[in-house]
Amino acid sequence: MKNINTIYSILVKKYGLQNWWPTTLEKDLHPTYHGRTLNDKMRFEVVVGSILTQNTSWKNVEKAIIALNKGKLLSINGILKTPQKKLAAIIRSAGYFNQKAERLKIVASFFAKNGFKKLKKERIGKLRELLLALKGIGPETADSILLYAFEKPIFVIDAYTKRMCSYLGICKKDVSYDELQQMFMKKLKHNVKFFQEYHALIVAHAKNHYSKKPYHYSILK
DNA sequence: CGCCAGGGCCTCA
DNA sequence: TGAGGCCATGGC
Repeated sequence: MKNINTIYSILVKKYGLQNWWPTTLEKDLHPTYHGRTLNDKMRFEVVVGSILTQNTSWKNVEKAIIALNKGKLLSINGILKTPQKKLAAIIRSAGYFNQKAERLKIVASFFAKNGFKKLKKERIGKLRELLLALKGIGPETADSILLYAFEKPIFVIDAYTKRMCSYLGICKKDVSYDELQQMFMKKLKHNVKFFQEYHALIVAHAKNHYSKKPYHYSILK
């Protein structure tokens, strides 16, 4: 059985760097961004994406983000000033639009009150607590925001990660989020870019090899 | 037609 | 604390 460092090497060799967030934003919205420094507008766009992509394909999310941008609403104030009903209509393609419109409102007011600059100085544990306290932000969304928007070294677990690990016999099928996260973080070097890429690679691999049962992660066995 | 997507909340044991 | 229902569009 391969360990999780080896699995990373195999995946990156096969799929290459993913440069996930803000991928779409880089291409369509931020032509000058080259993966170096995020400004607060980009950070907020990552937050929006993390909400919209909950249990939803990224394709559908992209449409919603582009629609928001087209309406000049892809910002904290843009979200705040837009009636929730109207917001829901704009993000329709992302599904669960009523829930997600409410969630966008909630995170927007949170970041309006607590600026990114101030929040970025918080320790990671404290910041994670603050995010988890928001309605609509669970562990995966919180960790995605921490890793991709705040660039904090935390490993994101998702359904794919869990399925892959249990399939490979690395963890139990009913392993908890925190348990699996601890396992990754205990065995991996704590590095933001590395964590960002690893999570994205798991998703990339799952998309190609893991849409339907029976699962075959053959290259990883 | 059914199944799934870069989840999380609520309810009920 | 965990299982199950619910939210909803779009791709295949």
